[in-house]
Amino acid sequence: MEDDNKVPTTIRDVAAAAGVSAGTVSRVLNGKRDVADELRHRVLAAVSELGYRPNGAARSLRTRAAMVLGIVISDITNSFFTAVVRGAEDRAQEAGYSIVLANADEDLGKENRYLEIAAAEQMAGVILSPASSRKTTIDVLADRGIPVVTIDRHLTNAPVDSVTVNNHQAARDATAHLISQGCTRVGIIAGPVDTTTGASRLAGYRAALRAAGHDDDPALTAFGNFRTDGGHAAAEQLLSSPCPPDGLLISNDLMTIGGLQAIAEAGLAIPSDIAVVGFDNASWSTALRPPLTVVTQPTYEIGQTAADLLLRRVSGETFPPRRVVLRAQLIERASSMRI
Amino acid sequence: MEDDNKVPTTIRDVAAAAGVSAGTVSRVLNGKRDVADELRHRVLAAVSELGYRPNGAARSLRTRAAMVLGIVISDITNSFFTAVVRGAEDRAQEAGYSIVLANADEDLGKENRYLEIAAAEQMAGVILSPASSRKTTIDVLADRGIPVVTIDRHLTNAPVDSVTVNNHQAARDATAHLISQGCTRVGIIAGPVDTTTGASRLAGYRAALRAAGHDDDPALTAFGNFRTDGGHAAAEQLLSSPCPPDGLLISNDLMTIGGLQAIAEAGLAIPSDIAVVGFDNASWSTALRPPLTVVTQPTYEIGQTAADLLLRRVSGETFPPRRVVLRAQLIERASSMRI
DNA sequence: TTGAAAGCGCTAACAT
DNA sequence: ATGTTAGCGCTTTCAA
Repeated sequence: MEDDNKVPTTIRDVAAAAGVSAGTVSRVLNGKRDVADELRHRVLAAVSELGYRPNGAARSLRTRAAMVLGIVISDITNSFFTAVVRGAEDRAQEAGYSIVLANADEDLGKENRYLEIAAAEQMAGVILSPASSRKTTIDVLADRGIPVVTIDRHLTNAPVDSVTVNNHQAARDATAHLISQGCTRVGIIAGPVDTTTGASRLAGYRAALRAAGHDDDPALTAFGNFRTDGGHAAAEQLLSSPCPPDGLLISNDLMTIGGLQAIAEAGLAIPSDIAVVGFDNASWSTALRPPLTVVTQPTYEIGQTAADLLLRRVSGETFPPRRVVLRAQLIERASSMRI
Repeated sequence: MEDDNKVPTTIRDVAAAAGVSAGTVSRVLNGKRDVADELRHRVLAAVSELGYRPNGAARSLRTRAAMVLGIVISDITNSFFTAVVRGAEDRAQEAGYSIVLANADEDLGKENRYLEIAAAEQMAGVILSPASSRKTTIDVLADRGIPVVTIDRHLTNAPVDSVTVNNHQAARDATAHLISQGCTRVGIIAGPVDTTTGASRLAGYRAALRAAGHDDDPALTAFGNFRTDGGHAAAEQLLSSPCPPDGLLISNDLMTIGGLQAIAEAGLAIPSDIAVVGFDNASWSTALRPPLTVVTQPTYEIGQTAADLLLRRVSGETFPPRRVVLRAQLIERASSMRI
């Protein structure tokens, strides 16, 4: 019944079974019209009869591009990125492309490795959240004409499409909100400055401070690595200052977890001792007590937009590098409400 | 300087540049000894000179297997799975394999689609967390001789390796813990019963109830889809019962978020009104107030073990299907401590 | 409209 | 030890 077939059926098997040539089978399968209905049906019948699946490697070898889009994200445990993936997936599927992910882990070496794999596997295009804003690593794709769209962050020196949010404005709004709630010493746990995201959130924070006439006390800024442990360490540093913050902006969700941890360990109450605003509207934000005020990003839309742009490039469209900036928004919840 | 090269260099280019044959280049690149040092150096020089990268499609076509392992997970937003991926990645890299992920989204159709892609792309092996314990969908891999290891859940009818945890025991322990804390009506938000995970956590819960002489009140069991919304709905259902639970076991982390949400909306206090134990030691577990008692799983180790098993199969080893069961453990925190 | 044939870039079997 | 050759399975001219 079930044959122990380790030798997959090829297009020639199908051709033989349908009594046509391999070329005709290929034409049918690729939706080229100019095939007689009669033959088309015989082919389709043979395909399902034999359970034929085209060999992706052979097809890629021939067409020089797999029907696959790669997404290289910088941290798979970060819910922001995983949410983005959803949006990109849906769009890609509509266009007949599949998506594979790779986790670069905020590590330039791994990122580079995955980009090389994307090149070697001849993926049609790549969505990337670069670990650093430096350009170097995407050359391997550019050299092969594989289009890239960056998300969340952009590459300062490379003319590639990007989809980001207005981080500066959002951080500014969030900081202003904390000030309006009566915080007089607003601190920030910033992300790595060599990511555009980290840098512009910090800049937005500073802008708000200046606008409110606060002076920028270096003791109120600490840097983390966008990960939980980094957030914890940064918060500890801020809280141990002789004159600790009474309001805190944390630059991403993972660091927020670490930061909240440190605040709890210090025995501080939120928001009375310290008001907190986080980035990324993680699913657990509302499960916290008090619920967390956050800057939310349109993650699904970011993914969709990135996939759109990429698919247009993939299909050969050319246009000047596009920098799409979507809108991040403050959601006020109890963790920052002091009045 | 930078040439606008859309035509990647091939092995023949390298061969020509090094003054050797393509075969020799191949031998050098694949670490076959039996190549004179002299030639080897010339080849290596030419490779880096030309920036040559082998074409993965061509190699896969020829060798009938890509140096790529696939991981098809059932929900990319679930931190349990993303943590597992880390373990698998590290192991795979050591062995020279790359890992690509796909998100099946607890959807049998998507899962099937990705398995077909894995087959079409001739991945060397696949790690899968099946959406259902039914077998059907992996045939496409088995037919091509591509080994599969399941994680978190196993396939009831397929003889494939699996790496799971002792869910039954863990759920039993967790339930017993709630009972020992004075809960007299312990409820459960169970996962889908057609996943082995969902089924055995429910069974463990019931076993603990029986052991304690509690009767199994159907009003204390609600089912969710392993996702946030499902957890929310299930909790609402339980809490609206005329005689609601005073202790609750929730079968995974995403549903826990929804459940906590519903509990908060109902104005109930944890643990005094209702004690809560969740599954999966998500990073935010300790950021909650009160911190969440959880059943933690050795996620990294699960990933490592699965990759180990898979790599052994990939390299041709044969052995009877192995079912590795690792140990899940209760971590007692304040959310369940009533005495 | 269809078939035949060439060839994508690589590896492996066969010569030498 | 190295070069030569023959495909892997597919798509795409080119003829007919």
